[in-house]
Amino acid sequence: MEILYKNGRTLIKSPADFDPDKIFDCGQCFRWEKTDGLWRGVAGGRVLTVRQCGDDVLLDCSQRDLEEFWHDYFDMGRDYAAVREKVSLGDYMRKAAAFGRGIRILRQEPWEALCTFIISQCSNIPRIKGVVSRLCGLLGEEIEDNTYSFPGPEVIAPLGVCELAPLRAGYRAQYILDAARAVCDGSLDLDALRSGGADEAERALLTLNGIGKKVAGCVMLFGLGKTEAFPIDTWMKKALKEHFEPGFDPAVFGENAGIAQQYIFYHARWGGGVQ
DNA sequence: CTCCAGGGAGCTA
DNA sequence: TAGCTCCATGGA
Repeated sequence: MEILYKNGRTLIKSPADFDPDKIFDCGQCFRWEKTDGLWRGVAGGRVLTVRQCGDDVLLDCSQRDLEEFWHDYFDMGRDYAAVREKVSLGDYMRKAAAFGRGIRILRQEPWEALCTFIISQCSNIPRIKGVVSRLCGLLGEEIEDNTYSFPGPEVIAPLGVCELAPLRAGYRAQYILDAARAVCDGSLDLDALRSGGADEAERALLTLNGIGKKVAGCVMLFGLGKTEAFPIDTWMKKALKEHFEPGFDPAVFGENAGIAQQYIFYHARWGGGVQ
């Protein structure tokens, strides 16, 4: 990936695997918004804008910011062309990987991934974004005009469900509180889970009230860097039934199972000419 | 009005 | 294990 720096900005030259529309709109994150062709988002308490310029991608961050934070966030150390090749097992996977070319798995903060995917359960993207936006506006810190950081678990843990009512998160409010308290009292050590094994991470996440295999899988994949995680939701069930043998084991994708999952999801969600 | 949405828990058989 | 039902909210 060829990267140039000038005037405090970062230019990625003709990347084959960095498509902002796909990265931010493939359902893995809920805090990036596009206005007038410009993606704007918050991560790690920082604001970034991302723009597609012809074949290039322009980030409004310095070389220092990129190397300190965004390089890791965008998983820029991974060769996605090689991943696409490896997961292209059979005609369907080759098609799905080609269709999803440009997707990258964002390495989001563990707590934010945990919290947002609790909110995501049995909901839809616009509504999830609404709840998350209200959560940040209510409890986050204002880092720029009308732009808020994601509130840490220590801010949420002392509250009660009534104080989360403005989020209109429904029955998920209690799950958020339980998770925040587990992180704060040390019974759930997200940093340890990030550096530990996938099985151990899943076991720990499943002990939380309101967290099942699907949400745990998303937290592992999007927040804990476990690219072997393969979360299965309704779209994935549909795709698996349609394009794979019964009893298919995603473990054949190995450490790339999560990325394969994202290609499948993206194709199932947007590839069939549906909406 | 009904139905369902990137689920999960608890119950039943 | 598989199949229900309810959970709170909002959009179609």
